[in-house]
Amino acid sequence: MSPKNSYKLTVCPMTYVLDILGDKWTFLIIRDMLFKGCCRYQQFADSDEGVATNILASRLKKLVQHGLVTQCKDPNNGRQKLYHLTDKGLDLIPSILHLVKWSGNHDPETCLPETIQAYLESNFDQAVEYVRKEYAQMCQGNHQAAATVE
Amino acid sequence: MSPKNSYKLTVCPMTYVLDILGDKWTFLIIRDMLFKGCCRYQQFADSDEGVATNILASRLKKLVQHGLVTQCKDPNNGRQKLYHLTDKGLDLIPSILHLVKWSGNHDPETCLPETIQAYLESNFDQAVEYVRKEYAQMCQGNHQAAATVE
DNA sequence: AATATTAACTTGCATTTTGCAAGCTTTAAA
DNA sequence: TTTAAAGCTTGCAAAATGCAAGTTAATATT
Repeated sequence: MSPKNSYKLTVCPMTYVLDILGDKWTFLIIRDMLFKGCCRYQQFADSDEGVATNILASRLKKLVQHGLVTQCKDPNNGRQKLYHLTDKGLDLIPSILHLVKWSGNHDPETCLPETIQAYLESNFDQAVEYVRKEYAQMCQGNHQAAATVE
Repeated sequence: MSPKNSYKLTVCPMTYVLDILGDKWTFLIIRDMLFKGCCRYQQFADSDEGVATNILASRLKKLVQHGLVTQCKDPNNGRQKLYHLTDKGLDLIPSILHLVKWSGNHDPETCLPETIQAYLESNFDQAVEYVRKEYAQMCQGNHQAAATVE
């Protein structure tokens, strides 16, 4: 296709993503899942930024409704629930890593280590794959104990 | 560096970007600049999504304060102002194109043409460069008439 | 030179969303 | 059988948003 067409992106393509992610907290929830391994309500609630519990509940609900996140019972502990990213949610990794990279480049007080910055700069696609795989392993871990018990 | 470290991204790197972009309208303003060539207040105000004028004013101000956008007088028309993306703002192109791509992949009612979707899928970096160059040309155009007149 | 018009905001006010604290419900441990 | 933990829900004050109307400064018109 001619590159000319690639410039004809207009209105629609962003309204969908912004209806879902167009606020601070939704993004932070997904980041906490990916990078901090959060998968329980209380873990999100204890996050550094301090989400209000009602906002947290409504955002998790929205993410589940839109298919970015699934909710299931923790097989190890019936009074806990586990939240995990679906493939749809995982497909946001590149966007999020680019935003992290941008912050690293432009935030005068960034706390992103230079090694990671350099890694994102030179091996972006590899970083995406790495995060994806680490997350998959982590999710397995969340269910493994139960399997061992049975 | 070891990939292990790349997983240690924690809290900070996203709070900066989300403090600036953590709302629907800011993103849409930048998108309108990049893809629809908007550079005047009224053009943003007339945008399909319908920003309230006070919100628009506050968001443009914020973008200028954070250095993503510059404001200058239109050399052709002294009662108009021109808003343009800085390098810092342009560095968001990859993030935005990934979000567009995500929308194209996951919005059941997407209006993103398949050709563009495919282009983003196979030539992402090229698409980023293309958008960047088109934008630079367009900005030149905004000032050119004045140069011709003088 | 005086008046009208255009573009970019600003302001006031009603509505909506957020944030905080407290309470409720279900599950499991003691 | 009571106690506690985890995941929410509810009520209310504070902040952000959206809409309509007004203000200001730079042209264009008469």
